[in-house]
Amino acid sequence: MTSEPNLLAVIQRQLSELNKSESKVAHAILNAPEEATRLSIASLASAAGVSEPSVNRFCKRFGATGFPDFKLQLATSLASGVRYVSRAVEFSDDINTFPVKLFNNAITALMTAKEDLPLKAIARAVDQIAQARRVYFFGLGTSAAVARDAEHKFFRFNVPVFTHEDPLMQRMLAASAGVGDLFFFISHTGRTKVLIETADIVRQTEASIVSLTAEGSPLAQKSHCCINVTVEEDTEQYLPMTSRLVQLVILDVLAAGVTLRRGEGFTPHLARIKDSLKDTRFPTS
Amino acid sequence: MTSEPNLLAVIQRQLSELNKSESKVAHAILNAPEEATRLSIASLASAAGVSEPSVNRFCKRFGATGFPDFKLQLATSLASGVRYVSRAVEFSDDINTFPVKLFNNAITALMTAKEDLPLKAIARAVDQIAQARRVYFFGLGTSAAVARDAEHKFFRFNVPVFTHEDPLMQRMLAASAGVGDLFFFISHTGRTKVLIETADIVRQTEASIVSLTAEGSPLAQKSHCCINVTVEEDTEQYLPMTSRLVQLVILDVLAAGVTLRRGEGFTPHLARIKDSLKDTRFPTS
DNA sequence: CGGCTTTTGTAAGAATATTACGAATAATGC
DNA sequence: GCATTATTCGTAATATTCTTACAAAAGCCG
Repeated sequence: MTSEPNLLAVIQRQLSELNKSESKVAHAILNAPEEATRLSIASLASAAGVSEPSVNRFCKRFGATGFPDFKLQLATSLASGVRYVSRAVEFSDDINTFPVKLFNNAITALMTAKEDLPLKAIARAVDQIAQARRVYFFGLGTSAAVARDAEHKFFRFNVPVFTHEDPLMQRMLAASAGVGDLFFFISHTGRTKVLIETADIVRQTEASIVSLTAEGSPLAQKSHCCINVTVEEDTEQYLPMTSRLVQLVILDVLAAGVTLRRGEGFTPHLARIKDSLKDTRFPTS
Repeated sequence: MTSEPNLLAVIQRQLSELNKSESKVAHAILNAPEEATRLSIASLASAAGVSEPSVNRFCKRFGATGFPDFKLQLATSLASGVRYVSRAVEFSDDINTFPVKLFNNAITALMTAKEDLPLKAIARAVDQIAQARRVYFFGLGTSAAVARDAEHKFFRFNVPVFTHEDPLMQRMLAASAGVGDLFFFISHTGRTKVLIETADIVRQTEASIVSLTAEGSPLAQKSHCCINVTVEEDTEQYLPMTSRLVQLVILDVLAAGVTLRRGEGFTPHLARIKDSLKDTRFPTS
């Protein structure tokens, strides 16, 4: 499965290097991609104003074995949700375009992350969490919200979980750590100074560090176990959006892992927690 | 574009109602879906141990106009990333299966939401946020983390933003609201009593209510503008996972909307905020 | 067991895609 | 500016793939 990012983008990019009839075909396809997947070679040829073999040659030029194969690839790359060649939101966008773009970005980020999950690290992290006496989730900025989310998930496992957004609190807790304590750091960049300083403090104790951050970053280097999330995101220009989504799903994965670890006997406990919320809600009509 | 969720799932579901040769074809396809998209009708027929017309009839039974059309649909639904028929994590799952399942669930949730975005409500919400004098993001439980995330996003727009997880604080702030205040409620169910009571309090003031919640829920009914997120999720049995992802992306959409609204002249302001963080990080090597 | 319906395969036919080849066009050299 | 060559393109034949019509087989009920 050669994961050519997006056939349409490839065509778009090579547009200038195509000869006359090939470029006619290219335009016909770019104008109505989804329709092209349904057309026969004859229909597409006439729509583009060229002959059938020209269409066939076009397909082969782009790596397909023939027209049917090309249609298949086209359909696949359309379905991947990454329809739009340009991913970034621009000021010319309107309500009909930018929401879809953002959703597509989020979807591709998750799909990319899915392809390359650090399963070993995840398994190890599940181990550590399942055995920990206490777990601290620390993040700053956007990652603080992720940490908060993690807290809401993990407290259900009978493990005392703590979150603090205040760096000073984080430091003090780090300093008073001991055996069985687990510090779970969340950071997109892995370069936030105060967070790394806190990690340094933890390293002087018997506690262990798991982090969800960028590969090879200073924070990653200080961790006993690091779950790498490599989401390429233009953080310089835009706000981090997709990376935190990936982080959240990874935390879901960890939570599920701990649940599985606890075994089926644990479900009643989870059910009890659920039930405790029942009276806080209006019943469904 | 009839968004049939997933062809494989449909086949799986109808498996028991198929006759002998149809079920042979079904199994052949379910065993090797991606290969089936590349096979000719003759190859698939022999792989399944049936005749070509049987395969053809099978295709028509599932809504395709013929075999090529079927292959197209199959390719499309495979590309959507939702390869696995069973969505729920089971106790028999191991590290190789459940992370992928969870990612797939997240991806489909976003894709489904994308298909049916309430653009009008989003546009209205952007209007309201852009004009508001103050914005309060209120949520409880998991949604509190989402609210926190929203706070981190929206403060950049020079609009005073507030989040509080404490229901009592939420009530008091609601009571002291006035013209130009905007209360943004986030709730998966839309049925949380304390949150709805707070909404009631807001309604007695001049402030307005925007909510991100389930369609038709009590909370939705009390809102001036409601962004419906219909994520079908078994909240009774599992923790809400996918719904909050959709909520987060919707908030990204709103943030992007406000940015576009502010116009290009606003980018320097955003850049300044970015820059302010520079010294908190270790430089990239 | 015999008539009925349903299911399935055979074989012919239609549609579709591919290849080979030659004509047209453009490019290069003199 | 003309001849030569290379590239591009379309026609037509061929091969492949799909669909349909029909009949045989299998299952069902009296």
